[in-house]
Amino acid sequence: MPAATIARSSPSATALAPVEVEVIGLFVNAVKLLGMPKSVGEIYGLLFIAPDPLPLDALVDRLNISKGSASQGLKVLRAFGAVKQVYVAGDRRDHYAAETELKKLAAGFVREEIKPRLDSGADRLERLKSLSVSEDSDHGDFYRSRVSKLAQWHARSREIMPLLSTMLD
Amino acid sequence: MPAATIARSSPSATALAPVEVEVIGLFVNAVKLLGMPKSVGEIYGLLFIAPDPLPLDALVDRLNISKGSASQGLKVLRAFGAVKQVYVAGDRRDHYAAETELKKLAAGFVREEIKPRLDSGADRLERLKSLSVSEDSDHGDFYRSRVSKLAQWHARSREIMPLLSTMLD
DNA sequence: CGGCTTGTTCATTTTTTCTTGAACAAATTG
DNA sequence: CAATTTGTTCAAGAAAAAATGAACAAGCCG
Repeated sequence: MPAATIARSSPSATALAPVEVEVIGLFVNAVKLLGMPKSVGEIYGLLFIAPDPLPLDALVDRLNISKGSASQGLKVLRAFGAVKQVYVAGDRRDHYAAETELKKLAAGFVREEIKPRLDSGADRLERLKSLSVSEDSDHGDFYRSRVSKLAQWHARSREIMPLLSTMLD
Repeated sequence: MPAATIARSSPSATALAPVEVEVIGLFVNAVKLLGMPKSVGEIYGLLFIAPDPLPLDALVDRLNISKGSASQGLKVLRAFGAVKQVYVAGDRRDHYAAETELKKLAAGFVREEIKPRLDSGADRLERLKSLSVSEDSDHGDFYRSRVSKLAQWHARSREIMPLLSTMLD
């Protein structure tokens, strides 16, 4: 083991500038509201404020996160379409730039997070309908009214998604 | 250690009916998407499908959750206006019923979760603007363009909130 | 008042989620 | 093709979030 055991932000990393820190903090916050891990916010934040596309190493170095986190974070961001893969001549590494069209980001979120939930909700609703039609207890009618309310909500939610996209133009 | 260590759903509790289980499951799901604890979904779910207002004990018994969880869960739901306190004659206990107007639920969520975040985002944006105007590095112009994009996003988000309420009528 | 019921709070424990780091695969280069 | 670089995966550890349960407050009833 070498004499100096403490290795704060890795040797060659440039510390984050105040503007960067602030932007990253903002995205960490936002991303938490959306139920995603901090690291995803950090990565997107740094890319957002970076004038040029960055390779994975840069994220690891500058954010002080593990290669694993960076890789997984980018995976998520790619799935959302929140990040563009940019070719950089003479460099074997993948470089990433933030997608900054709000509409695209929202669409990605809807596609990856909301849509699947609504779909599984639809399944559940079907099951509920079956259960409730054959419910002949005292509360049968009440149950059916509740289930129909759920169906209403579900339909309304589906309607709203496309409207959101429209509004974000 | 006593002979029988396993004590499933407390003695006097009526087991959940299939319809109840299904509805609760649905809300647990929904509530997780909104970043809230499972217990909140369970409580709301049970209240939603309950023909009559329920007291805290009923939640504890039927959902098999602790009194603490039930109390805290109700606290959250009250804050959101997702639950109505109902007076029941001759019963000292507070009884709760689910608020089922989608619009009110959405309004509560916006008020409690989204609005505060947007407000704190506004503060952060102010700080960012200060930082970026006095940024005279090579990237000064780029930074400023990014910050102005953030301001755009922020403004747009604020605009959308009221529209959401309108749509949920 | 004194005991009982109802509900809240909060330190602790449990569970869940995130991060790490090391092993691996794949591609590239000399 | 061996060595190196780049990136992914996943088991294990760390951190964060949620649930528990016991202590406590506040009201009520006899």
